[in-house]
Amino acid sequence: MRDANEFKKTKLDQLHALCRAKGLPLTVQRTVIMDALAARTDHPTADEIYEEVKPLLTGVSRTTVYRVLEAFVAHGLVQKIGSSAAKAHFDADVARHHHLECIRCGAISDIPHCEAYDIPLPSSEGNRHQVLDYAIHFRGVCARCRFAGQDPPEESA
Amino acid sequence: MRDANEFKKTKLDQLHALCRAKGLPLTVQRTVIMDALAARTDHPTADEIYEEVKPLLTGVSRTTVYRVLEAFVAHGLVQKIGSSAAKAHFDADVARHHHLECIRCGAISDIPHCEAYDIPLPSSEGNRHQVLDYAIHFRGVCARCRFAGQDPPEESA
DNA sequence: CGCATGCTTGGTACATTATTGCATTTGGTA
DNA sequence: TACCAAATGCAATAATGTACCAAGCATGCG
Repeated sequence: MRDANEFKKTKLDQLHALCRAKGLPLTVQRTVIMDALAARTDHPTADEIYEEVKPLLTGVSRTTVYRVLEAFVAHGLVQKIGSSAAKAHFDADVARHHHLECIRCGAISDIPHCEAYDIPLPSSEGNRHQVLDYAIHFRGVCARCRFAGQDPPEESA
Repeated sequence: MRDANEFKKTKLDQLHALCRAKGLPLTVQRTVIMDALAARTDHPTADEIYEEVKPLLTGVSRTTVYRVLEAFVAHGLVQKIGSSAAKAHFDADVARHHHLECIRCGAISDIPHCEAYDIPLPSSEGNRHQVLDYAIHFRGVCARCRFAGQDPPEESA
């Protein structure tokens, strides 16, 4: 289990370094939004982050949250995760790791790493697409939902 | 490579069987939408399907396309795929298989099956989440984009 | 074959999520 | 402190998805 405070500090440092390197202003908004995102182990949507930082950044606009998160993604500080619900989720952890999407509540949680998930990347040889990275998208029932109700029906292929 | 016509026929038969079994009306809309989706190897959004069936189903409403696709998903005839863009993509192939999302154009394409991608499903033992299935989400450059422009920069971990 | 029934459809309105344009403010630097 | 570039806030707009209800159609029965 990674240390939450250390991780957050690392991300804030990265943000700081990035702004320095590219001559971008290190605004309060960017700091607080990164802080909020890095503190979470779930993978919030832009609006969820907005709700979270609203009390901390009085008068912050939803647009800014969307824009800042997109900027983080563009600079590789944060990754955007797709889910079957039509919303973008954000993840401050850009290292290769895998996710579980709950079929009940739609929440996305991290799956602890396991060597069995290390698969070879398809090579770019030949004349096809080029693969750069991958993430495994598990589908199932999250711990919270599993113990909140009865077990789900067996998968019927 | 699966035979396109045969696959389409199978899906239409499945639709037919499902409606029979559940006493649901087999409407032209459902037939044409399934036909359109099963004919495609890419993974269109609801609106893309809507554009495609509009000429075939004069007067069809966007609502119906969304509703029918959701119904297919609910009955397990079709799966919904998430992408980092905030839109739902639909796939008539519900067997376990993997996808490539193009970082240039956002298109989602199938990745041919490979045994190396067969990973063990995390067991439900212990007191955690329960995993039912998985799909590998590859990230890279699709064949079309790769040969339309210069190669992408190397991944900087 | 024609009718009754229930589910589906079309259409509008609405909700949610995300993006754009522009005036103002702020962070960074000298 | 003052300047400048970039970010922010705000409002409007786009894109995507959902709810509601009257009208239509598929299915099954007489």
